[in-house]
Amino acid sequence: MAKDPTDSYRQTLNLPVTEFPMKADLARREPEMLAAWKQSGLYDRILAARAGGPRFVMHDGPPYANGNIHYGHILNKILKDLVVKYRTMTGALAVYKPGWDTHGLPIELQVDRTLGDKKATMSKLDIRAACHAHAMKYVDIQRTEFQRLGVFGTWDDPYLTLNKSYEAAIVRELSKLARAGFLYKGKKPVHWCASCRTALAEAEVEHADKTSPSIYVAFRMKDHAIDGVPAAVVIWTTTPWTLPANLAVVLHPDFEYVGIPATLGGERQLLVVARDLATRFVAAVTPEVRASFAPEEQWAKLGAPSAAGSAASALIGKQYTHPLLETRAEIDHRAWTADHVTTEAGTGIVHTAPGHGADDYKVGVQHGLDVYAPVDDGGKFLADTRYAGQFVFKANASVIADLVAAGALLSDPAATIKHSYPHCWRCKNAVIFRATPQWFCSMEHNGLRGRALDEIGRTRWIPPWGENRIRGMIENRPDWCLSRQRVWGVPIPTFINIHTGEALADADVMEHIAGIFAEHGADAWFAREAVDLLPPGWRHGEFGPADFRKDDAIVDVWFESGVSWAAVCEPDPGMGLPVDLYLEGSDQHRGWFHSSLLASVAARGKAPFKSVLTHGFVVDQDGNAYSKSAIEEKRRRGVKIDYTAPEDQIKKTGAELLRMWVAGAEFRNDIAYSPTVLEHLTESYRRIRNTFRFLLGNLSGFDPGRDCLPDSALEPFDLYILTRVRSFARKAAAAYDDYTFHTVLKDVVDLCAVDLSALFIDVTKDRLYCEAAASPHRRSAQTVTWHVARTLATIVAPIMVFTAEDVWKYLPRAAGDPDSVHLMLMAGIHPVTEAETATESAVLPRWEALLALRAEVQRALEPFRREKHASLDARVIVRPTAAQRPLCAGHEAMLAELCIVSELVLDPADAASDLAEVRVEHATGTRCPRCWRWGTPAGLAGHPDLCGRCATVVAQLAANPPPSGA
RNA sequence: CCGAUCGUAGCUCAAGGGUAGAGCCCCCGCACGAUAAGCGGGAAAUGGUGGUUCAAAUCCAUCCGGUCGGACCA
Repeated sequence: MAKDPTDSYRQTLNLPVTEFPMKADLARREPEMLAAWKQSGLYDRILAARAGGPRFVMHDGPPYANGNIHYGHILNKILKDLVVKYRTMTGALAVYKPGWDTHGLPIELQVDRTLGDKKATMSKLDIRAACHAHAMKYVDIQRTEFQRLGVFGTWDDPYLTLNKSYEAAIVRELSKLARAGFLYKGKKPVHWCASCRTALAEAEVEHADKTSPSIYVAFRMKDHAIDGVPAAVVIWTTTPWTLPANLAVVLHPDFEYVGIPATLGGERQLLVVARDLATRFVAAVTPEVRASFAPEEQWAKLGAPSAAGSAASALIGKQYTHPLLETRAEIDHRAWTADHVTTEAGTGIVHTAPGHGADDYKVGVQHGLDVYAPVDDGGKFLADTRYAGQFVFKANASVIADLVAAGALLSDPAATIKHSYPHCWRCKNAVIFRATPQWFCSMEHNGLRGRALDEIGRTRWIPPWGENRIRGMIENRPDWCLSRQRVWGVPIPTFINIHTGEALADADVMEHIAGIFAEHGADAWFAREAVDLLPPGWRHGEFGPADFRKDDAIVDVWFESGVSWAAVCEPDPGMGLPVDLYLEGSDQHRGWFHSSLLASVAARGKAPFKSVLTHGFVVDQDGNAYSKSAIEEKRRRGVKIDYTAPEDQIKKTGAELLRMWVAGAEFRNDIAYSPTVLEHLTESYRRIRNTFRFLLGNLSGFDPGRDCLPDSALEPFDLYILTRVRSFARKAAAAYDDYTFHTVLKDVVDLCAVDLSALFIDVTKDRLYCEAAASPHRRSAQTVTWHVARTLATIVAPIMVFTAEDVWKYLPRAAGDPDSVHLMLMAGIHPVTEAETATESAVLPRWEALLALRAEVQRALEPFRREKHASLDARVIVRPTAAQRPLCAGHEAMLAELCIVSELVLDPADAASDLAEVRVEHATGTRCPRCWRWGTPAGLAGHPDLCGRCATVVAQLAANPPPSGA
């Protein structure tokens, strides 16, 4: 190996020896380590070792069991694992029980697509079985992929929302809501396909062009005149059939409105429209109507409804007369304001039918309007209405005719518009918005909203702005619609009286059914009739089980995952409530955090969590979305992207780098992922690994029990490094505690590169290699080397699970040390002691000053080195600053070692500037062929050029040759 | 469009009114004894525009760009 074959002294040195491989070979070795951990029952041993410790519960938010994992999953799971592994290494019992969300529409849709036409011939139970199989397939796939990341947990016993016990828990929580009076039956508009006679989800709706009527209608204000002229608000609609269900009109609070004087049916009126849409309105009305309009100069400026005292504001809350009034004469029609009004089209005044539109519904809820939808499952008007029996789209013509007759239509009755309109994905017919009966959880009952807000205030939100985000959502959200008209889920066990039509949501009945589900699963609901589900002998007033039929709604899957604290944590002796931490992406403010909070406050009066941590989303190098759908979207558009699926990436480079990617990112923001990021991480990884390798190499034959020196016996420089590392460890542990993992990894890399590789290792090489193996000088360096390696291994263990374990295998262990680093306590978790503080304040400032001097020497050495000299060939003359001089005087030899030069002398004069002044000369004397330092040879027989130190070592070796192979 | 949030070297992160710091990447030198390593040196940044201030990456306004939410959909 030595380039100079005459370098026979190489054999006399203590060069590094270790089996710790330089090449990580992670892709191959990680699976082996995972298998070994499994073999040795490591996770169970960890739990056993921590059984008596304090508990820390990080409750897993269940991913949806559909599809392979993507980088967002990786981010989330690894973050959770970092928390759990760190807590475990503080001595806490931190059980990680992974879960999956297994019900819901996406799976049902996926199965639908697979089944195709076969679905029509299948029973609900058969469809559910297919959904079950689909979900379990992806649970298994994802479980394998998550475990491959080195995440520790109860993978053999996860929680699944389709477990019988979980399904029972869902119903039990529903019963609590029913018992406490939160449940009520209301109506809400949904997409409805009249030909399929079913509700549709957004995902089942496709948009296509449709030709619809386009009509402008005047609604006369009741008893309200502006400047003495009766006012009428003008609306525009493409669904005349919804006009019979009109219960309000809304204006935008900030738009400016105008009143156009007109004469209609011989009567003077002021037609109110938004100023910016007036021109288009005028162009749209019939020539006769237009002819009656006053010229623009005479239009009345009404201002904005939000402007106090404006004529427009005077309209708000006032009644108007419905032109088709006679059917619903008792209804109070008024004008309101709402933000969803636009200037895209229409008049700036929106016809509002709460039973036939989402925005309309919101307005209705706000103003206490009926959710009126006089249309049946087949899309025909109900019997007791004016258009009874007419199909809605057919009824358009009748409505228009009646409007003409009432003199309310301002535009051409035959006018149409071609626009994008929702259609059923199956039958391709146009769909309608129609209110149907649904179960709701009231936000106001028992002060739920207010109490949820109180609990938000008692929770720690990380980062803090999460509190505002969820607070705003809880403040504004409407009642929670709990029911879904689907098959793949848990039924809301309610019944309908076949005689009276009354809906029955009985808490005792629900608990009875929870018992059935606990034994047979929710399938029992679909397999049995009402009489077999209701308790035997049960009576409800004069009615018994035979008088009821099952209601057919299932529960919103958000409610399912939202009661995981009840289904999973509460009954588990290793967990309990409230849990310490929920940790999910920031979208879950509206999702799981939200539903868990509401369900728990409603049923238990308090939040299920003490703290909630959120992370951002994975984006690509340019900051654009990196979700699966975003990538597919780009592919569709033909954008070139180099995307490596996580499983392929792991096959190529292993999971460790992905763990470092997660740990190194500031996850409160969005997190960039790209192959480049991973490549750069490879460099950091190599630096850390090689640092470990060097440390381990110099611990060959080191027995900590025998060879460790106490702090007091350490070389001052070694004590400095040890102090630095101890301080680093405390900072790192504190960073883990504060969930700022990225500073841990950055500090580790800095420590390896700056303090260890470029400083400690470089400086101590002479002592480690050249001194006698057991000399105190060498043992001092080794003691610190051992402490440093050990400290660093525990600090990086939560992040670099594989590499830390690899290091641990080769690191000399102290008596009582466990066989896995993951059973260790982390360095730096204990509060700082007085002795440490004293050492630090004595040691650190002194050495920081000396290192500044070292930097000056190295800068001065640079030209010398460029002349192809090694730094050991130099003799430097230093003029320290006045402040540095007391630290240096009398320590020239130590400074020479620190600067890795053969000789360092102090100039009696002080430096003139703030920096030390350094002169470099070639060292004098002879170069010791063993340690390469220049000086005076000792003149040992047979070794004429050796320096004094090396002569002694070589002589000793000659007298006491080490056992071969040592 | 609305709400929230983020923009610091090529990359990942620091500084939270007072000279913008690291590490990696890159360039230049060295490289024997950490060698698919290592050492030294160097170049390189506050998204734009206004404002407050003696002083702004930091506070305010506005614009630009990104992300999440506003989907009964997880």
